Amino acid sequence: MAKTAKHGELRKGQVTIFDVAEQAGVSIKTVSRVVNNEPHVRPQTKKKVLEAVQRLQYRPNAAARTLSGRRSWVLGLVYENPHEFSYMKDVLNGALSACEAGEHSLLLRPLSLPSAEVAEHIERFVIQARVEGIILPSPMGDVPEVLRLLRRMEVPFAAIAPKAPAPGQTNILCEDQEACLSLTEFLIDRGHRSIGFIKGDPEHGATDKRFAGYRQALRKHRIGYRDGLVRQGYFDFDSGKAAAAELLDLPETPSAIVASNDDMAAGVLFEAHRRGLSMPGDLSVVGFDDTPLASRLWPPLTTVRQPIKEMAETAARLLMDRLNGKAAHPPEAPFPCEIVVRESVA
Amino acid sequence: MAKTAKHGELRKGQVTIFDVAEQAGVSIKTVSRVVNNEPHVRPQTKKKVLEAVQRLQYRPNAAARTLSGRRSWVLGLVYENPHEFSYMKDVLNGALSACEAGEHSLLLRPLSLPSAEVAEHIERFVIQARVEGIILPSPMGDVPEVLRLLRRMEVPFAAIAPKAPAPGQTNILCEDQEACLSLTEFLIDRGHRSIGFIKGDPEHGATDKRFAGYRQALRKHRIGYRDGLVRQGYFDFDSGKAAAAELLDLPETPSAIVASNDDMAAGVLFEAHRRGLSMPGDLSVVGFDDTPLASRLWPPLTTVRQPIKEMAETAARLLMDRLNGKAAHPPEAPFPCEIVVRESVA
DNA sequence: GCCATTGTTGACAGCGTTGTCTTTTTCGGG
DNA sequence: CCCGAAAAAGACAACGCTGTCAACAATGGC
Repeated sequence: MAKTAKHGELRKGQVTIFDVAEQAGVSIKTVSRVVNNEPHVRPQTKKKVLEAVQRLQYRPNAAARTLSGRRSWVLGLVYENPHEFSYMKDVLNGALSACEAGEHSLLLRPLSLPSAEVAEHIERFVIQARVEGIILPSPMGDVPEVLRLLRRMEVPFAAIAPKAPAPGQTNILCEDQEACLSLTEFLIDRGHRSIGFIKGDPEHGATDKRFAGYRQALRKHRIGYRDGLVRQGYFDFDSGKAAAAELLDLPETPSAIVASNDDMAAGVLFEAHRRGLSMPGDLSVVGFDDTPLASRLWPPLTTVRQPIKEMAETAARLLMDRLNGKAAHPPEAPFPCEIVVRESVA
Repeated sequence: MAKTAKHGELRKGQVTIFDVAEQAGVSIKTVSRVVNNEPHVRPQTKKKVLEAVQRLQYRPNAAARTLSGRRSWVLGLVYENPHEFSYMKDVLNGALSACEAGEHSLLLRPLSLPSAEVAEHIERFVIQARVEGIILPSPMGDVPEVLRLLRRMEVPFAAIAPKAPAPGQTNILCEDQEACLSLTEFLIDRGHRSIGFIKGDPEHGATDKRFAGYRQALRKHRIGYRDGLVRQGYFDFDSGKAAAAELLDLPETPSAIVASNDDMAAGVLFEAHRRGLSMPGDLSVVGFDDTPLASRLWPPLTTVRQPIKEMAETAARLLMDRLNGKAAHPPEAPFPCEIVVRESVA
C-alpha cells in the first residue's frame, strides 16, 4: 500500500498499474493480464479491472513495458528520401495507421543511398530503440547490406515492392506488370502504334516489371518492339525531361509516351510544352503512381493508381502479426492497380 | 560480477552499462556520468570509459533511460495531414535531423482537424510515450484546445508559423508578409497593374500575413486596392481553380494572379490552360512555397522559397535546448524567404 | 466426499538506466 | 605532514512493467 500511495500522490499525471490494481482490488499482475489480453482471468475480474482502467484513464508506460518484457512495441520505417515524396507520404500514413491499430510506435530512419554506413546506421537504430520489425519501402528492400544485416540481427522485416522478392521474407507486391500492360493497351486501343517508353531507376523493384508490361502489350497486339523508342530514366523529373527530349528529337517521333512514373511524365509534358506541342493532340502521355502531381498538370495525366497506403498498412500488419506469434498467413496476393483516366491521351 | 557475466553471456546483442563498467574497471554510475557528460569525472577515467564504450559498441537502452530518469528523449510532431505533403516532408526532415543530432526520437501523430477528440488523442500520446516536447506545424499551432491542453500538461511546445504567436511560447516565424510584398512588387515591376489575389485557408497563420504583403505592395506603388480582385481559397488545388475561374470571368480580367501557395497556383494554371490561355503571355501567375510542383508545371512557377526545413530544425533544437535546461535564447528572428524566379511571369 | 487436474490469482525478481546518498580520494593550506 | 574541504567514484534503491513460479480455488471423475 505504501507503494501505491506514493505513486498516486507524488508522480503528477502518471497513473500506474498499482493504482489500477488498488482500485480494482486485485494484484498488479492481474491488471497486466487484462491489459495484455492474456488468458486465465475470470470475466468478472476482467470487468472490474477494465472499469478501474477506464475510471483512472490508465495508459501503460511504454518504456516500462519495453524494458521489462521481450517486446518493445516499436516498428521501424527505413527509407530513402525521395524527390517525389508522395509515395512516402502514403507509405507513412499506411504504416502509421496500422501501428496505431496494433498499439505499436513507428520510428523513422531516412537514409541516403548508396552509402557505406547504411548497415551501421540501421544497426544502431535497431539496438538503441529496440526496433522489433522493419518496413522497407522500395528501393530499401533491394539493398543487399541491409537485408544481410537484418537477417543477421534476426530482425523481421517486410519489403514493399522489392525488385527480387526473396521467398523467405515478407513481400508486399502489386501488379505492376499487369497495370503497365493495361496502360499501354489503353494507348493502343486509342490508336497509338508508335509508343515511347521511359524506364525507371534500375535499382527499384518496379522498373523491370513495368517495362515487361509495356513489351507484353506490344507483343499481344503484334506491334514491333523498337529499342530506339525506349530510354533509361531514374524516376525523377529531370531524367523524364531528358528522355523526352531524346524521343522528340527522333526522326519519327512517337505519338505517345509511357513514363514509368508521374514525375518523369511531368518531365515529358514539360519538355513538350517547351517545344510548343499541344497536348494531347500532338503527343499523348501516361504516367504511373497517381501522385497529386498527376491531376495538377496540364493536361492532367492518365496514370495508374497503386494502393500504396494499403500496401504499407499490410506490411506493418503482417509484421506485427508475426511478432505477436500469429500463424504466418499465406503469402499475400499482389495488390491490384487501377488505371485513372484523365485527359492526357488523345 | 555475477551480474556482469550474466549480461554479457545471456542477452544476445545487448551490451549493457555493466559490461562497459567492467571493461573500464569502474562502477556503472561512472559510466553513466561519462555517457551523459556529467561533471566530476577525471579526464583519465573518462578516456578509459569512452574507450570501453567504443570497443563494446555500447548504446544506452532508451527504455531504461526513460523509465529511470526524468527524461524520455522523445519529441512529438503533431500535424494535420495536408493535401500537399511537401510542406510536411520538409518539416519532417528538419525535425528528424535535429532530433538525431540531439539524440532524441521523434514520434508522429497525424490528426484530422477539426475534431472533438484532438485533445484526447494528444493527451494519450503524451502520457503513453512520455513525449517531452511537441512541434506544432501550422495550422496546429492555432488550435485552442491543443494549446490549452499542452499548457495544462506543462508540455513545452514550439509552433511553426502560427497565426497568433502568443508571447509565452516558442514560435518559429518567417517573413511571410515581406516575401509576399516582394512577390507582388515583382509583378508590379514587370508592368502589371491589375493583380488578382487568392487568399489561403483562414485557419493558417500565413494567410493573413501574405494578404497583408499583397496590400502593402499595392499601397506602396499607389495602385488602388480592389476587393473584386481578391478571392478566398483554402490552400488546395480545387479552391485555386475555382478562384481562378471567377477571376477570369471578370469583365476586366487581371493580367496577373498571386496565389497564396503553389497548389492553388497550380489550380490557376490549370483553369487558364483549360480556357486555352497561353502563359505567361495572357496571364502571369505566381505561387508561394516552392514545392516540387512549382518547377514541374508549365510554365514553371515563380514562387517563394521558405526555409521550412531549417525552421523545423530550429523548432526541434529550441525545444531540446529548453528541455536540457539551457538558457532561453532570445526569440529567434523570423526566417527570411527568397523569391525563386521561373517563367510564369511576363 | 476426496484427489487430481485445470483455471485463476498473486508474490516477487528482474529489465538497464539514473537519482540520491555515502564513501573514498585528492589536494591545498597551515 | 596532517586536516578539512572539495572532487571523484561507488552502492543501492527506484522507475513501471512483465515473466516465472508458487499458491490457491474451482471442477470433474471415481
